[in-house]
Amino acid sequence: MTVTTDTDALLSIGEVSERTGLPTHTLRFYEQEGLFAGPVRRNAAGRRMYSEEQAHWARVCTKLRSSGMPLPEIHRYVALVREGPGNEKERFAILREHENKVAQQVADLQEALAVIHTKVEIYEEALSAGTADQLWRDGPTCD
Amino acid sequence: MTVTTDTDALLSIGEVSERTGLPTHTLRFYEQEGLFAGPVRRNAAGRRMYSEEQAHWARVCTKLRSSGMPLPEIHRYVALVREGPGNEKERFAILREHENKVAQQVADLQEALAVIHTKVEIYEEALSAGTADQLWRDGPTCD
DNA sequence: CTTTGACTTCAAGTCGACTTCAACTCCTAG
DNA sequence: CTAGGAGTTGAAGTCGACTTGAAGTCAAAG
Repeated sequence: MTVTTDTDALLSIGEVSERTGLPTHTLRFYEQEGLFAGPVRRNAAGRRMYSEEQAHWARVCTKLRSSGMPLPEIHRYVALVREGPGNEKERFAILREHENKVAQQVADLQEALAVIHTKVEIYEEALSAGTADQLWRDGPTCD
Repeated sequence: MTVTTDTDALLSIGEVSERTGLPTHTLRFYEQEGLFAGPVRRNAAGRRMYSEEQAHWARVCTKLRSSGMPLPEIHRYVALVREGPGNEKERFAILREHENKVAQQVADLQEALAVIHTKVEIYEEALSAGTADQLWRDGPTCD
């Protein structure tokens, strides 16, 4: 539950960096790439001060990125947000499509995992049976 | 297509490419990077002829790669295989460690998926309730 | 007052894994 | 014989997403 926008404690770039795990350089880079819907405010000394919401969005961005959404597509989404109400369906489509892609990625990764695990098991068995040298006969037969 | 399915059923680079989904260029590149334990043989005309085993290994490579194993690490594994029997434990360690990494990747991806899905659900609800415009109040509150 | 450390800008460099290019050779079909 | 398609080589280019560098500003601590 988000509180009202009045008494928001603003966060320095270092604080946001700590919370998100993103290097400060990367936060500046993201801003430059237009990954924040609103402007990042500055204090009297010209330093960046992030709202809680912006910090949260940065955290979301780490998830979008780590799941393979390219920066331009995040930008596309943000651009729609910036435009204001009226394009929610488009925004939804971007998110849902990415969700599908990630689900596919998980499936692919699990398939790869199965292949790898098969090989691991073969080694486990051969090693405990002391027949590991037979894993090499006339080529990498080990599958 | 050259129909030589006689003796050891060697495969052309094009056939291996088709089976693995790897472009022929990439197969040559992998060979150059030392990703095959044995030599890739050549026919009279100097063209690559892969054994079934090599084709299979290439397929395994696609899984290792798609799960993020770097080429140098695949190379390290292959180098051990090339050395012959005696280092099975090391080979096993490489595989098992990668297996763990992939399991972690799956977990991370599922976490990201959860975050994304949460946002998707918020949009779904707001859209069906006709309150989508409220997703934008005074910032991207939508989480 | 000086140092420390976080911050600022803009520009250039890095990385892995291909991918593309250029310039061939070779085999088979028509 | 000629065209087409598959194959060969080494070198150079591409890509996204940072990352690093250079050169400076600012605020509080010792």
